[in-house]
Amino acid sequence: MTEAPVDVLGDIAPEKVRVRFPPSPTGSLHVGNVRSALFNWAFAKHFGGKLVLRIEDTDLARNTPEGYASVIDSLRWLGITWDEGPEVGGPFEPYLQSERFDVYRDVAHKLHEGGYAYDCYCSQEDVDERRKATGSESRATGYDGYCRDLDADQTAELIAKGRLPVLRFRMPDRPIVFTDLVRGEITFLPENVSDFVLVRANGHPLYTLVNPVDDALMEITHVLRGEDLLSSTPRQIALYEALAELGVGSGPPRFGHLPIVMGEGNKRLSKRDKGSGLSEYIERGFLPEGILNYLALLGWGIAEDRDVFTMDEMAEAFDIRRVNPNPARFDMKKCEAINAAHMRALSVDDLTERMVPYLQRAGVLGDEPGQEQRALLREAAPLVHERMVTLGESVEMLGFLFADDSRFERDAADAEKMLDTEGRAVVKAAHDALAALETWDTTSIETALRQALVEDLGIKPRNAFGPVRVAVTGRRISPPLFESLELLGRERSLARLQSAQEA
RNA sequence: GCCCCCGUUGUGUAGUGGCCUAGCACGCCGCCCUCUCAAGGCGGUAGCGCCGGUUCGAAUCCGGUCGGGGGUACCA
Repeated sequence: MTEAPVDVLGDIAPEKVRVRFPPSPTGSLHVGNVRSALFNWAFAKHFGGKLVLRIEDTDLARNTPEGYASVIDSLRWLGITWDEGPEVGGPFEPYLQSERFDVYRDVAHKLHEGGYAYDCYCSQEDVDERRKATGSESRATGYDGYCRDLDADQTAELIAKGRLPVLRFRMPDRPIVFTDLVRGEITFLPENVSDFVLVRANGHPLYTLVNPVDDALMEITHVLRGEDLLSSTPRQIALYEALAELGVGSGPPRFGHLPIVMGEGNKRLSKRDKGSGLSEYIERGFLPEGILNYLALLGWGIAEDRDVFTMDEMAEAFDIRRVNPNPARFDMKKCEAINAAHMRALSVDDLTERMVPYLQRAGVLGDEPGQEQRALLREAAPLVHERMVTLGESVEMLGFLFADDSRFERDAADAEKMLDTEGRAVVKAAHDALAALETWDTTSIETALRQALVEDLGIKPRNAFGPVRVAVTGRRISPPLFESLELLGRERSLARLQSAQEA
């Protein structure tokens, strides 16, 4: 990647920077969308500019009511805030495209009047047939310009056939060259960019019209989006220019095309792939700062020797020119590692609060945990703090502490393995040693157990504490044993050591 | 097919002609610590797609080639 010093701002004052995130509400956010939202957010924040949220819901057939709520909720969960848009308003309302059809109708009319666009009566079949007839099917795809200069008679004839026209943009006959903020100079030759449809025959405006029009009207200065939109950029630039000549907006914004996010292997992470939807990460208990940090790493880095950082640090350091143009593969392992690092960075109080909803959903805690339960959780939190990759893991780690005795269950496989005859004997010895204890705290518990099992019975620590662990926590993997016993309390601990012998 | 983008270990990246016997992180392997699992410490594995050129010298510049990705809609 060579880069002549690309001018990111030009004569735009930093605080005048305006970027946008324009999701279409067709479902829940995809990690690719999130990454795109994040980079726009960081870009705006870096310069002290504005991030506009605009909902692209012109395709009525594909919108879902949940889609909208999901976009808003997801962004809020992530902590990606927008300065203008739905819910917060702004000077360019409305920010839902479905409420802006009159704007588009007006602009489409101007484009038509000004000769920048024309009525096209061709059906898809017409276009295909003509392409075949030309023989050279390897030549430019797309529209051949048949209706560009229809005379009155031809038009009348087509109308007589019952054809309804679409509005098609007239591409200028010259190369479109622009400097991509991520990739440098890119050139498209006119023979490779054909005229395209702006408005459907039924009068509905398309993304091709609506997206640039709103960017122009909303005074967007920089468009940072996925690489999948790269090849539509020349068409949009031509449109922006036509719009500017009509007094709509002031010409094309600057573009930066972010590498797409790929899944395993060599295919784009698509909506169907597991691991592609943000909701999966929320359910598993990823931290917003963790998933965001990881996504930032897909194409960008804060420093050579550092990859864990906060979003504020990212905004501070973000430079679109330092974004790597290579497509990046999503690596769940690394994502988990980054999230775990953020988990460890949480304060114990913060961690405690964040675990609550996950414990509630799993039924470990009730809807309204009492003081006692909250206090217990707060005390247990340090024990599991650095053992968890996601908040969701708190359920398995801490379930035993909150289960009342009637609901306490041991993992069948673990119990079978550790609570055999020998294991039960160890548990009995542990029970007896602890039952005799006067003081119930971690140190006393540890001393007593080591004496009874390791010293007296001569069992290796590893083998001695295994059965006790399963007896008390129900699993072979648990928080530290002695601390767990203290938190569980004398009565419940002894009861479990008792019941384990009967199992 | 055509257009556009991209090409450093398994993954994400650092690297802008000599500091590179290619650095960092995740992963993986081993060791240490250790009541399990983690965390932490130490060590290891593995890479400049290929071919030509320019140059005293190339991961870095140029050309070609191969490979991958995206786009080719009256979806967004």
